[in-house]
Amino acid sequence: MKPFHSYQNPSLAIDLVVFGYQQRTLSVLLLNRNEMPFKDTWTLPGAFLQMDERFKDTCSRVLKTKLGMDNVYLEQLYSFDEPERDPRGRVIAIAHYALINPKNFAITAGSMANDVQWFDIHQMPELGFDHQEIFTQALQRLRSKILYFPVGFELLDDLFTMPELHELYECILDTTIDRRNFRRKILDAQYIINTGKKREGLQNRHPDLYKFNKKLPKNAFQLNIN
Amino acid sequence: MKPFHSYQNPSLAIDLVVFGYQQRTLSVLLLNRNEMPFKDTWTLPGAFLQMDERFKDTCSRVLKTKLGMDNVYLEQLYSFDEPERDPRGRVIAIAHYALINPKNFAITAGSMANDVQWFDIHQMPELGFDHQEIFTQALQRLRSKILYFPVGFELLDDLFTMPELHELYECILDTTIDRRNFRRKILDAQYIINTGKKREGLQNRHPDLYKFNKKLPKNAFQLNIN
DNA sequence: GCAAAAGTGTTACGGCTACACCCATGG
DNA sequence: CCATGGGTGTAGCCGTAACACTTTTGC
Repeated sequence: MKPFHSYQNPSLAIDLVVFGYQQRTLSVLLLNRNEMPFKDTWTLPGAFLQMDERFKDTCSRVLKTKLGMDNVYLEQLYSFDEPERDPRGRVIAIAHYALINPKNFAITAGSMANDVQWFDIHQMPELGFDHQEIFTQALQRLRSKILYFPVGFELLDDLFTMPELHELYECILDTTIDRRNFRRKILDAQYIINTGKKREGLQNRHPDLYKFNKKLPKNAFQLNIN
Repeated sequence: MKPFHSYQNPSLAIDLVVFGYQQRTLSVLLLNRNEMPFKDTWTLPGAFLQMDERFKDTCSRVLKTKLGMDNVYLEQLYSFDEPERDPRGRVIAIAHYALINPKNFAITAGSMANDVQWFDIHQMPELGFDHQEIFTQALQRLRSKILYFPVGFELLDDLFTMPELHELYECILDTTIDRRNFRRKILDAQYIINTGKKREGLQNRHPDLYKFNKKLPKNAFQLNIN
């Protein structure tokens, strides 16, 4: 058998589109690079794959060491192969996206305050590398997936109200959805379970608190928007 | 700047799920390996990515040199990172699938007759590496994509009849679809254009010949099956 | 003129959209 | 008791599934 790894191989980078939801806004976590290339430019967080790592391991390493996050919803997105996408040389990027609840991870304080930051998806800066394209694909994927699969609960607290879930969907899909029709569809799909508890301390009627139904039924769920 | 490619990187393989449609059967092209590992075992065709190649270049190279095919519909599928997936060492596979019309490429004759062969997707042999998983995902992707996107025309001749298209869909989705409802949906979606010509030489009524509408309208097409 | 298959039309049901109404809470 | 927002119900429309009928061809 040939000396297998003596060939020259491209480097393998894992790039991460980390989505967070807070203050009724869908945001993405960006990192301001402090070295060349693209020094002082906002980019997606990422790292090179080590020989003993699976993709998810690299993702976890980035999330843990650079962002202090743990136990995160991850999905592989797409791989990017443009030869000139990295000026340092040939780098293949395996893009993933993550969904997290920012409340669980305080990014805003600490030593990284300056170079790690949430950006409203409507107010993104210019990104280095081909990260704009990666981000666009990630958002597209999230938007289409949420129409037929119970993704999105990872962005909320364990307990959430129907209006909160409703607003999340509107925010991600960037549209308005009829409150009552949304409720019925979500309930029919049995994605969520009413806990009987109520959210207290609001000005008006206290809405029911729901939790995600982990044993999700395979009822076809299809959310149609106008 | 660091010596960038001095790190050890995994090898990058491109694996191909080549779908073909013939004799009312959806088939996959498999290759009988003539070297270790998995010698004399059926596998998906593939090759290692060269430093100057994009994914599609590698795909084309495999399709051209190993299979004599050219100008083929290709789509990136998913990347597989299991560290033990290749006994020779760490190999990441970027899987793609291709749709071709076998009529355009005579595989059955020639020097490769013995080690390249079409297999009915219902009668597949055991596959080497993790290729069974890759194949399964490819089939799944094809099946879900055909429900909302005009993929599949690549499997047919340039001119085809409505019953032929109908049968292709039934074959890919492995179900029955009402002939008349199918026709209406496809026509409404404007995926195809009636050429006015007819298929001659049949026993019964001569069906109209259609061609694929290349400037596909973005009407949402959704084929629902029971 | 008969069998087989392709083209065309229709009806009736179900699901969704687009609504209105009632209920709970704080001030 | 009023404003605000959350919970519940419903009517009417539209799309489509499930059909029947007519037309064309070969023998």
